[in-house]
Amino acid sequence: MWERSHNGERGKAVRNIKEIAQLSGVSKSTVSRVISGRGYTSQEARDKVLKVVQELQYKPSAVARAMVSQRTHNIGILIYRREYPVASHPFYGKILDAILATASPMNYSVFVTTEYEMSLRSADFMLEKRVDGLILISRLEQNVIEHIGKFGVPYIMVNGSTDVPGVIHIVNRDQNGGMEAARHLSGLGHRRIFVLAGPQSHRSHHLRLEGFRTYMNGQGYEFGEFDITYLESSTFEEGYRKMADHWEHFRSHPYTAIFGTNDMIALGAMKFLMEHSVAVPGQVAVMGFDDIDAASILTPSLTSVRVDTERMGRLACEMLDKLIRHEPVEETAIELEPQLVIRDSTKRRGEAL
Amino acid sequence: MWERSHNGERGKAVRNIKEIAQLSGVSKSTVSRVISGRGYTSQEARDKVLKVVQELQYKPSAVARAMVSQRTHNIGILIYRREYPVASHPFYGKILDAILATASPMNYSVFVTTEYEMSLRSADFMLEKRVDGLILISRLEQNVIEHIGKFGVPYIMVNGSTDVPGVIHIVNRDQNGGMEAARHLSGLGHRRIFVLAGPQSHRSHHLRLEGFRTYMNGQGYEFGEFDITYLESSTFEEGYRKMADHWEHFRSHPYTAIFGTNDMIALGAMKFLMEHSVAVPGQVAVMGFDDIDAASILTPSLTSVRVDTERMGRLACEMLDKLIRHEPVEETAIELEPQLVIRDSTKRRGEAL
DNA sequence: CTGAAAGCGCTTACAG
DNA sequence: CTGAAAGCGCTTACAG
Repeated sequence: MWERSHNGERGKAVRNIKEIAQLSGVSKSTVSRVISGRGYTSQEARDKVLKVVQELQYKPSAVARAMVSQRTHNIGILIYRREYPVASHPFYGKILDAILATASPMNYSVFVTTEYEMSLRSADFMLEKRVDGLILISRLEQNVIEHIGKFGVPYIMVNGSTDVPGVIHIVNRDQNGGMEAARHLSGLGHRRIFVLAGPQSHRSHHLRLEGFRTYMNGQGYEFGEFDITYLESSTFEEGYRKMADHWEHFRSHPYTAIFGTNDMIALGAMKFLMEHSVAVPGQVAVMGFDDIDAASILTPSLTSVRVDTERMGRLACEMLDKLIRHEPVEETAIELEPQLVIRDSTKRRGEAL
Repeated sequence: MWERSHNGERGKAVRNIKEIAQLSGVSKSTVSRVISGRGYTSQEARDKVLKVVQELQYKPSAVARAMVSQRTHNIGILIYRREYPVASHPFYGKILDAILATASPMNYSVFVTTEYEMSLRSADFMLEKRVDGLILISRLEQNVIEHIGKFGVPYIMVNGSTDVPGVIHIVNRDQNGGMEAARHLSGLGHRRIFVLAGPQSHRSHHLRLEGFRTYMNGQGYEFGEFDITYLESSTFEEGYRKMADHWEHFRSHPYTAIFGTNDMIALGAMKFLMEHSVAVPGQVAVMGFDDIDAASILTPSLTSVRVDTERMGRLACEMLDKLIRHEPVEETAIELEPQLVIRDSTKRRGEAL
């Protein structure tokens, strides 16, 4: 049986401090001091202990350490989504990467979990695991936050907000981004814009649309009109589908541009247009939001509004670390400025169909 | 100071079994039995304890449990890559998602870490954390494996292989996939194919090319010729760059198809072609390998060879769980069959430039 | 500078 | 069916 030969010697490999103490001829206390570097130890003791540690490849148990220090040096990331993908999600995956990249040098290990709507399962799991802190990604229901809040575990929300006051959160200034999008399109001369808006229960989609609307309305009628179509999800497929549903309407009106409240939506719509021989940006300009990787890979590349996911993840870690170490944190709401990224999909001025 | 009001009551929230015992008027042992459901307990005891547990929202410490059971119910994922992205990597991210989706219902929490070439830092970290098992993703150096092997912690390799014998690994049958690609292209009538091959030190790129070559050579000269260009990395940028470098050569030869040993490479090349007004697939057919999400989103959508990342991740979890529980595992090398996915980029027969 | 002892929060035989 | 005790692998005052 393969299993035997592979793991037959398991258990042998795991040493403990007592063994190290015996082998190096000192007490457990001394071994502990040598390894942690805390407290006084003689050069002689250090030499003996380190030699044994080296030889036996002894790795002190972080579990036991966590037990006494009441610190696990683990943090948990909770991503709220109804379904996978999570890690490979074009947007959340980026935030995740930024968190992983920042947490590691800070000596935190990170648990990645997803939570389905309304469920507290993963959250409770993390609580039982005694993580030092939690990073909550995306929208979440109030009850989840209140639940977590009860346990006194520090936590930070990323890319989501809540009505619960005082919760530290890091978000993109989506409203500004929406305004940027409107300014860009109308600046290019587009006067009739077709807007595909993701679920308005979602903070970001709501605010992006808000910003877009605000800018357009502020410009007055002569600067442009726009029609909004609401989508039930923010996926590529839904963007494609809704574009298909409104195809007759679309072609019978003088639209020259499309704005999707995220890139996936915009790409879905663009796919449909290209399949129906509508030139992008020749006949219709298309722009999205998020600036996911696919945006620059595509032909034509997609104009978008970049969200600084790298900074979101980094700040989340840094602030969480402060909370964990009981350092003061000045701000409770961090808002990052998005950035317009102009690419081919809006390059030339659109012409009516 | 915000920090105070937020975390001032920390510590209060974390109860322990002793408190629960006192409040419910039974011993710690009884509380333990009630909560774990192991051993005999009277209905009366159960009622009292559960009531207190409920009221105080008591969550038993997984750390303490791990201490006594010598099982953390945590597994670690080590992704070997020189740089980010990791989670958001179009291919590894999928494997990661599949692992997360499978691990959670099995009651494992998962640590996600990356390891840079040659370093043992993350691996040692996971070892100290006393994970129950490890999943190693991508190629890794022999020394890392030997190092991990010393500790008797069960582990499984995914999408990579090693010379170390007996290591359980789950891989795609890349050679077969390469043959499929060759068969598909030559079956469409392509007689002159330009191959962009990723780093040959990488198992998958090597085998994909091997398979492609094997099929083509087996067909004899009259069935087609191909030229191979080796890339230094397997990225979109490198695919684009190498296509640009060989542009003069390419256009002066009657190539009608391009095969990239992964999708990113193929997409990079395709981007260049489209920027230079080469119609895909009208003039040149393009195909890749992996079937990442972008492949189906693009216009034209990309023909590819699908790797069953979902199954890879799932099997990795299931087998690791068996190893952890000392159950026998039959196979030491799992090879998954890839699947040709035909899309628009090879739809019609290519014409020479 | 070093070691014995207590304790972190649980579980698990063992008596009763 | 229940409780006292020992122990998981460490760290941390406290004596010496």
